[in-house]
Amino acid sequence: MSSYQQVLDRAEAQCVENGSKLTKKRRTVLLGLLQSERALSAYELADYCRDELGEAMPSMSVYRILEFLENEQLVHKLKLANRYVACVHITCDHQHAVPQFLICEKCHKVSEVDITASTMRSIRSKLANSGFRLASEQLELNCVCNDCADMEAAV
Amino acid sequence: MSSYQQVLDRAEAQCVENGSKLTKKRRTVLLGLLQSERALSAYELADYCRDELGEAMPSMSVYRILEFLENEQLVHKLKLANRYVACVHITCDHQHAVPQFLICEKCHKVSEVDITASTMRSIRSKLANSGFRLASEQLELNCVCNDCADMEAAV
DNA sequence: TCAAAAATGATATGATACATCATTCATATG
DNA sequence: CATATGAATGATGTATCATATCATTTTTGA
Repeated sequence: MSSYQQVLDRAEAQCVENGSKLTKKRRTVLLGLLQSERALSAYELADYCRDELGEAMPSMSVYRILEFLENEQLVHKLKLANRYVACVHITCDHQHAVPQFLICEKCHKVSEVDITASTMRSIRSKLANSGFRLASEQLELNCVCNDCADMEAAV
Repeated sequence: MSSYQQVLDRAEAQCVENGSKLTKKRRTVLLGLLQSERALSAYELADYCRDELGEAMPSMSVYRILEFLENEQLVHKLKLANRYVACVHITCDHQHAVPQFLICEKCHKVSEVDITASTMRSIRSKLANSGFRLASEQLELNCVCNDCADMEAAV
């Protein structure tokens, strides 16, 4: 497991390749999302950057930066939770596979796994004559993590 | 295809069975959702009821009524779109299967299909040792309908 | 050096959602 | 029938996610 700084350096290199720039603010936002290890809303992320990383910035900037990072495929937007997560594949060399997100609806913990070919096949076959096509390959599953499920049970 | 009135009567009977009541307001909200044939936000639905059905009501009531209808399984909430749809199975006798929603992210048209056993199997196998469990069986897929896709292409 | 473009800041507002308290309506029981 | 009780609805306020728009700063290239 490489340090966050290494991850950021790698992300920066990737941006340069694409002809874009990972500015200081953008680095901060990405670092916040990496460190938090959760799906955060833009406002939560702004708070995190201010409180934990000592760099305040308006929420509007956070939204803009998240959009940038999404285009660079460094961040994923989870529509199911209205939150954002750092892509776990930033450090990988290989082209990343279709992501499938397991999202805890209680605490917003997220696990990003690769979708299996068999799952995609099943889904595609259902879509074939439906009049719909997938807007994105990204699959989001409404889950509860074991911790939250246990907490629930304890009450 | 039965008329909406028949669907509402059937829904009412179902409520009575469950010891609850489908009041006039609740009927109106459900009718609005049925007639619109789209996924509507609570506010859009309030507007629809006022403009098309001549029965105004505060958005707060719409939210409460939607929650009621959801509990009665007459309505589904789509977290992916922050919208609500009438359940297509209201008129069926058989217990309804696990629903899979195809949601157009442009126009919010929705198709409710049954999930295949093979799809559920694939998904469950991925979840097995993930530390997550499904919060609901309901699967939501981020789609674009052919109409919107064609419109896009035309531009 | 300075104009153009890119990035960020500041402000306002829209949209979804819900908490809370007030009021009205339905219903059962004396 | 009267009325007390609980269910349903109305009214108001606010939290949260998101974006539009214009101003300012920073970077970059001619």
